[in-house]
Amino acid sequence: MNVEQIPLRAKTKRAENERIILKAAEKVFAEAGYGGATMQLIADVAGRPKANVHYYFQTKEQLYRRVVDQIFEIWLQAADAFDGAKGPSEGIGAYIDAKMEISRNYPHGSKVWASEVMHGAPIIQDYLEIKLVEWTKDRAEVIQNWIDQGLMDPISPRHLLYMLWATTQHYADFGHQVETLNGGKPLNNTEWEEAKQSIKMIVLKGIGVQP
Amino acid sequence: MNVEQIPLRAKTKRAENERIILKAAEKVFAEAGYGGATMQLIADVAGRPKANVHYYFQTKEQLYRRVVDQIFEIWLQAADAFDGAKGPSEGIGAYIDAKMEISRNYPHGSKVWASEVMHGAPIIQDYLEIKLVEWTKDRAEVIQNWIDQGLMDPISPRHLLYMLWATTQHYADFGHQVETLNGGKPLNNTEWEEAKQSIKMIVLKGIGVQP
DNA sequence: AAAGTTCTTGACCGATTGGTCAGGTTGCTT
DNA sequence: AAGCAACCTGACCAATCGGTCAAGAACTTT
Repeated sequence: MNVEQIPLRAKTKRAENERIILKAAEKVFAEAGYGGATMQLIADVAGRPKANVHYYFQTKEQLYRRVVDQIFEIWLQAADAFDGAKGPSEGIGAYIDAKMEISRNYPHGSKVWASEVMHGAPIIQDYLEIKLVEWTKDRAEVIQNWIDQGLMDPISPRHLLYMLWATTQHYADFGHQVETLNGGKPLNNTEWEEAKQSIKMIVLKGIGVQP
Repeated sequence: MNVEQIPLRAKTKRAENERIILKAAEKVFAEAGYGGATMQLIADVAGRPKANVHYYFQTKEQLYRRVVDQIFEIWLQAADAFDGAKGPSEGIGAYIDAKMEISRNYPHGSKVWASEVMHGAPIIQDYLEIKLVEWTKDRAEVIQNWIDQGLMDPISPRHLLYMLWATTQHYADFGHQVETLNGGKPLNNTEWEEAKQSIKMIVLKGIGVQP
């Protein structure tokens, strides 16, 4: 018996079931918070008995960590738009676009991440202290280089990044509020474009970048 | 027996005890979320038996609503800085200052509010639909007037407000993340001023206002 | 000091929680 | 068709949850 074959076969089914459960968990954690979420509800949303959820994820915390892992990877990947850009107009513009797309396509994940950080990051503090610190330092240096090259105003790179994070994630995390203030309807395509354009206009002009 | 005297006497003690419990509840709700918070923990933080907390607040939901009420009032009051301003530089500048002070002084309340909205505002959706819609409409009109008078660029007032909310509240809601990226230490006075200045510079320049 | 309120709290309750487990089913390998 | 590993789940458990209540303590008003 080939050692590789069994795990591969098994992995296919396992991976599929884990995907379904993770999707349900992401939704429930986002809507109820970690404390408010129950394994029973996650199981119901995933359409299977609670014991089956426990078969794939032994504890609630393990399941939660996997959900947070996922969104953090997506979050980091948005930096690809940032890197390799020739200047702030292209780099920051693309980063805003990418983050806004994440807010639109993964609102549940964004909320889970926000909840986690808001409650002091009890589960993923190691991520914050290592990966995020490193990520932020790198990006801040890129911005500082742009400043040194006279491509933008000398503002604090750190506070600029906070503004970008906060503003783009607002459309996911506070989506319910945005929707309520939009007459109770979610933003349509045009309105999402309007939001992106508004943010880019204000930020880019605000840091002295020519469009 | 004077009808007014008894309630007054009683009110003093009741008010003081409610204040202590509300303070503890705000902290616990902020740190654990509504679902994760327990009446037992709130009682422990307030330094009294659980039954005593239930004497002053019959249900968990009633206690929670009172906490949310408090922060919403403070949130609305920040608009005073907005009103009566002669132009966008003064008005928006003062609003940013006011919101940043709230983030610094009431971080727990801000988190409770954010949590509530993130989870679909199950408790205070009536507030959102009435008070907040009205508030936003009024403020958007003020901004539109400034635009019509040529005092600032023609940007979407609504998205500008979202940017202001998101950016200022980020320092409370994501305070743990900001602290981690600040070398594990809370922002000191100088750093808070730096944050305020950075935000004001970017936003005001971004909407075409002369400082 | 008696009467009447408000305040306080240990003990308790039914319901729900995260998690376990034994025993059965399924599906691939030989 | 026999064997084996992965998968499935109803029944169950100790712990904890929000909330109740009765009985007494503390304080005011007469």
